[in-house]
Amino acid sequence: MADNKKMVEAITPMDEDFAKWYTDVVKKAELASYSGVRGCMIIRPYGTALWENIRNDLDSRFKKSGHENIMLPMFIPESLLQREKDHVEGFAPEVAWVTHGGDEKLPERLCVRPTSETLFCDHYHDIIHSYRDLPKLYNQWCSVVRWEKTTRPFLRTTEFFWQEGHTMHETAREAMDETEQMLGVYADFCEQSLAIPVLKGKKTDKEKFAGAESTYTIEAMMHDGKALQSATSHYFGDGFSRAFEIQFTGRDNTLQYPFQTSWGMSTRIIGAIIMTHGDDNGLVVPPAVAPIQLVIIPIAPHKPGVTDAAAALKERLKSFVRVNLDDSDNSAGWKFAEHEMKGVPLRLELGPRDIENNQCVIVRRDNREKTVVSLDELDTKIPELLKAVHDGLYQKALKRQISMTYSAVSMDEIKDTAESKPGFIKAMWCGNVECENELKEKAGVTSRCIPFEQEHISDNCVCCGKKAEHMVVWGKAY
RNA sequence: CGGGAUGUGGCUCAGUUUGGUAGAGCGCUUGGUUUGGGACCAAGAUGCCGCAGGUUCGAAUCCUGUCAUCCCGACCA
Repeated sequence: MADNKKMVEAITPMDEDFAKWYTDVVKKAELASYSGVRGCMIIRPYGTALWENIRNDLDSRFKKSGHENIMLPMFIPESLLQREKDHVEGFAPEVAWVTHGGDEKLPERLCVRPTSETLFCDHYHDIIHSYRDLPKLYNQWCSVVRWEKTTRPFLRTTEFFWQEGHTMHETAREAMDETEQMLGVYADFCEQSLAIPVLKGKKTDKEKFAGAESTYTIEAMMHDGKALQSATSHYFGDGFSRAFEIQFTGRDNTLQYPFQTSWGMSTRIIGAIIMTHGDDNGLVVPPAVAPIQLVIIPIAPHKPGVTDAAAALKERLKSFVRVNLDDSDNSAGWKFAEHEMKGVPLRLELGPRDIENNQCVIVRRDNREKTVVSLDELDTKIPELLKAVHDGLYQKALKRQISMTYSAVSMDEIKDTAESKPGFIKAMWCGNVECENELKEKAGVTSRCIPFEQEHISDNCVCCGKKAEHMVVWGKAY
């Protein structure tokens, strides 16, 4: 395409500067803009609409598995945060303390919640007394604050929006099942709704959540080969229950501590969408969560009948597809580029020639394939094409992930691979944190997860050479 | 939190070295011609030069502080 270059001048090409490409897309797709507050962004209507669709989809999956929504305070008293030792140690450096206007008499400091385990536990202490009170399957949609040193839109912001599920169970088995079930919900959501293939696995002790007994994760590979932790699900055992003295009378009339889980997915997932599906023309939004699934662009709208036909078409389509009509004064070419930057999955062009022939042209965002479709067949063709875009995105992402996954059997090999080829590296590990640290220091990679689907790469730890316990996927992460 | 860079109409930037009436392109508004890959013509509007102090007859320009953003590290969802 002759004008291809001119068309994309607004967005820095990925190969030239990936970080700049990312922020260009965030801005040009009108997802977010910076605010006057350090590290905090304004999520603009288009970004908010995307988040709402993500939220509604996830929320209905949570409800289907029996969870209820709840809303807790955004402030945590200092004493409450400190109740569980590992937890407070993990979060202390990034906690935002609230300063009260010079009131010296306040009983204690408050912080803005960095996560709500402690608040939930405080509440569970009050409401859990009998095995009949269990399980408690709660979820909260809210924002939390973590005072991070450096921030990037969606990937790491000072305040971010998320959901946090917090559940309490009678037995360890049940809590463990819940932990795994919710990881599965996230993985399904990513694959079915976001067209993002993910790797399911367990975090090493070094990488696990502060206060958790074990942390499970889904890791997705971004366009540049770096990993993005897309959601986590934690099993707490009864650690917090003991710290918060949450006890119930069991079926055998003994006092017992309940077992706990928590799990979360945040607006960071929008960063995953951008960096998994986006290209040099901008964002590509997976159809299931796209605020606009199809945009109608009238060609030569001043010609008689075109505007009316486009408006009538929109009315007809809106019962089964999220459709927008761009009837602005901009030229057709401008509109093409605009909606491509915003990642609208399908574009429908309707011009005088089409109307004459009772047809239109539909263009896929993911591969730019044009299809001439009879206006009579739109009801079946549009859903088909949306599905085709979804499948196309998923397959492309999966192929990339496979082609950028390597394996290594020695320190030299893992080091060479990490330096020369961005991506995931499968290598065996003995289970010692010393080796994990050494790999980070020497090869610059961290453990992303111990995948559920284990493979045998070699017999011995890639670092120390002792007998290996697990295959670990290593890489660079966001 | 360390190292580097940058804040000037909505956006991208010039002007700062050597203090002296606030600039350009794009965008915006109005009118007209256009529209199948970011159209064109004409007229118009838009600025306490990031913010706060200081030096000076006079500050976008010099000094001090502060806030924000970007890049590279360390820390983290």
